[in-house]
Amino acid sequence: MAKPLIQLVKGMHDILPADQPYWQLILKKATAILNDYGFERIDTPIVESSSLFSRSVGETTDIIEKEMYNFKTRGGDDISLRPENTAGVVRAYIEHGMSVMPHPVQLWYFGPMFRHDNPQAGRFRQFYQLGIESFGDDNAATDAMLIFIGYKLLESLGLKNLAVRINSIGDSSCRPQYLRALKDYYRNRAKKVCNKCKKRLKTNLLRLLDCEEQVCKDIGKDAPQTVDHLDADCKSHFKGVLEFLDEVKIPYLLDSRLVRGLDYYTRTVFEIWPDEAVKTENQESDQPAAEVHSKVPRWALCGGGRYDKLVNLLGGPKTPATGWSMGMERLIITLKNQNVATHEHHAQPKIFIAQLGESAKRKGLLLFEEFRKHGISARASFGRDSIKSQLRIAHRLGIKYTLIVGQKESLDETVILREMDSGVQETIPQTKIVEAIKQRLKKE
RNA sequence: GUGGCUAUAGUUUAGUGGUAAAACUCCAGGUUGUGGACCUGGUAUCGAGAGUUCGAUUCUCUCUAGCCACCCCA
Repeated sequence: MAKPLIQLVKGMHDILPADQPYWQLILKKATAILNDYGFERIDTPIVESSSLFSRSVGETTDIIEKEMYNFKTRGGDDISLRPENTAGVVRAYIEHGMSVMPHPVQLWYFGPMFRHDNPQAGRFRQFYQLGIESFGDDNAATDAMLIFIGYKLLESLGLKNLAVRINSIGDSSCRPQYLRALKDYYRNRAKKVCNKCKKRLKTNLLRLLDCEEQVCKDIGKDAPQTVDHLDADCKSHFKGVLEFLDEVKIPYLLDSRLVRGLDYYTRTVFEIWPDEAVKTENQESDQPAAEVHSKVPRWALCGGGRYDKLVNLLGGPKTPATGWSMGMERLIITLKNQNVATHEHHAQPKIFIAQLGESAKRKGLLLFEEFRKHGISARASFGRDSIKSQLRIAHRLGIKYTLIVGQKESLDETVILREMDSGVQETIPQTKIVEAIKQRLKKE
């Protein structure tokens, strides 16, 4: 067979049957948990106006500046493939007047997102996110509850030792002051930081905090922390979130360097990591890092936070909100790394219908449907004509009973019932075959 | 977007300047209507295109994709 000349577009991937059990497992657990917590599913389009994303995610973020799939329609509209889905859900919330519904309005979504980034393991240009959003509740308990739900969902999938990293980045009333303090701090240290950070000083101050260079880490050790510059409201809110987390026994790690790359976040930001990754990051630098790193996923499974200004920013009423999203592909890789079993094997087909000759083939087709009506899943291979190869297939499928319909049986209106393990055969009238099989299956 | 490594049957891997090997898988067959073992055979325009050459899968270039690092993120 010639190799197809067309291969996958860069960064795209197929989800093959072998992987489907993981997807099903995640969706099944998520649906159950989210339903229990009162979240309802929403599906928004993959395509939205480009301005929706630039206004929400932020004009100067990497996602918008470098990673958006945007293009012009024939009609001249500027549209984009969604790089994330909070913006779309907020748009829908506003557009369908959900602000008049009883609050909180709790929604969840699942679907493909698109970012024109360079692909690597666990990073695709089309990738799936499962996420939740809660509108209309600014209480710290809500932040904690969402984190709790994310944590429990991951835990229910069989993941062990998850680590929540959490921080508060304040809001528009206290963040400017913080940024000023940060700038002051770095002013007389600007020459010492790495070259990349020199750029960041001008473009993206917050990002200085999570630079991986050792010099920058050292310098950043004493840098002002967001938490210390929160105003009274933000501070008590953050304190509240942590207290709730303590209460429900979710372990967390205060991470003053966690800032996240989307502009719309206010106050609480958090990520949930598989524990090995966090450990690796926190280890002292005297170990052969390269080797450890190569085996360990180094990304968050779940990330999110509060975004109290976004609904209003996009033209809706002032509505506090919070949410998170999970990367499905990364989650599945982690599940595989941790050897989580899916337990979602296919129902084993019970019977195989083998036929010989045209008229028998027609009979076989009818039998197939007859069994299906009775809830019995059958297999057949109508493309194979020799009894030999059909039995071979039946055997390979691990089937217990094979029904053989040949010329003779077709005329006699009978069927040979062969029990595969013993090889014992019996001829049974076609009218009674379903009943005969049913009885045998019942005995098991 | 930048840099490094890689690209041979469905899969995992050999190998060579004269059109390719193995294992597993898959398909067919091993006579007259019966599986599992075993045996035989089949399946690769050696990622795509161009160049050098008498001749390239093997050398060179371009492209594409994958992996990794940077960057960023889910």
